Amino acid sequence: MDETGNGGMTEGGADAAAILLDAETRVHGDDHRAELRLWLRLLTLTNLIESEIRSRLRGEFDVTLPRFDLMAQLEKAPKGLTLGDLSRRMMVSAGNVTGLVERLVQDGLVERRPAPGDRRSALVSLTQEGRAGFEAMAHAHGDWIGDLFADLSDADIDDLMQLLGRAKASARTAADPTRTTTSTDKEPSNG
Amino acid sequence: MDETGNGGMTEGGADAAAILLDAETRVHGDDHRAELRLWLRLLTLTNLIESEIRSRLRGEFDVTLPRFDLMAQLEKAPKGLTLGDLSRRMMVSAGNVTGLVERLVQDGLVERRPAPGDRRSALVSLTQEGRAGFEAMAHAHGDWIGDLFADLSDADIDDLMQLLGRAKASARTAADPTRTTTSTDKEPSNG
DNA sequence: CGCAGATATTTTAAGCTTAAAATAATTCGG
DNA sequence: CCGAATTATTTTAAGCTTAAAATATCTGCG
Repeated sequence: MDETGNGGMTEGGADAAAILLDAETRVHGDDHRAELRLWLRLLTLTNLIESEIRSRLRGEFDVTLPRFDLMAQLEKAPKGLTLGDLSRRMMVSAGNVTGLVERLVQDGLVERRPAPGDRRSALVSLTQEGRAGFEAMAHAHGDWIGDLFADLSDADIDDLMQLLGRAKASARTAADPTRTTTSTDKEPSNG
Repeated sequence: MDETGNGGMTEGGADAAAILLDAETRVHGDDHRAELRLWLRLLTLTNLIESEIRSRLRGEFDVTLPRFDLMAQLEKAPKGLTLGDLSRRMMVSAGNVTGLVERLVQDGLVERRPAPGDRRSALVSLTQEGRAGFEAMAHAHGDWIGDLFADLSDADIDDLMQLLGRAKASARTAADPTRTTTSTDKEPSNG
């Protein structure tokens, strides 16, 4: 649980010298400097873009990012979704969805009705106004993202997709050891 | 994701038909598909890591990410920082810092005292307990980040740093047109 | 049928976050 | 020295977020 982080694993049959060297580098040098810098940069970039998007959505459409995300889910499902569906697709808690839908209903952008056949559930869908509004927002949103990445070449984008995919796989493995290697790599709603 | 995923790219060189097709796809298809997918992937990865870190900080140290970030800033400035310093370095609002410091003081991890020479300001610094606690957290945090990126090669990390740097420059330009190209690229606190 | 366990949703308590308004203190030009 | 502008911080109002507890309903098994 402490220090070297290596639970005294001696397996692998290497000779004594190699083991000592390994122990030495761990003690003095394995502070994951490169990985920390990478994480910092990743976080900075994401925060930069996300707050720009938030700010523009607020300024030009008077809407928050979570509401935009929720509407994006509904737009893809014309027949409506239950709160549970939304919770799963947006990867947020159920209670969170309850509140978001509540406020969107008040704004007239979304409607709720009892789900046929299950009195516990409600089906949520975009209203006419919500659909029209989302249309405009989605268009602008696409443009903004295009602008924000405008200085990247097509090759840069491809490379990034590749490397981020690799990073995602690495993180998923580390975050949830029970996952079976290559499941269908879902991405959440977005912003 | 979905479908072909290829936004009608006509790469390769070409005859009139290809050019027309390209124009056609632009008119009807320039919806920044590739950039949107990149953004989605970036966001997914960041959220995945961030929520993993939050969860571990909460589970193992009973501390939130913002509090950890604030303490990290203080750790780097043994003489203490004003609330304004913290707000700038963490890139969050002043009101936000007021509340975070308040709660950290209650927990005994941080202390406030009037700033000498300016009665408007307060200096914030880590308590003994706060410093010791942060030490342990920072160590674990480094290990976690190392684990999460464990499957990336050194080359992958270098490439990512490079490409993310480029993306950051692009986003900054688009987000704030007044910026003069290459200023000192600050990264915020982190988690 | 009737109930135990699973599901769908809401409620609650706590904390994070921001923008904007309100306070308080400092600085600077006259 | 004085008052206007600036700077540091707090307060307020609103919304997002989660985990955990509480409700309500459904499903399947005996």
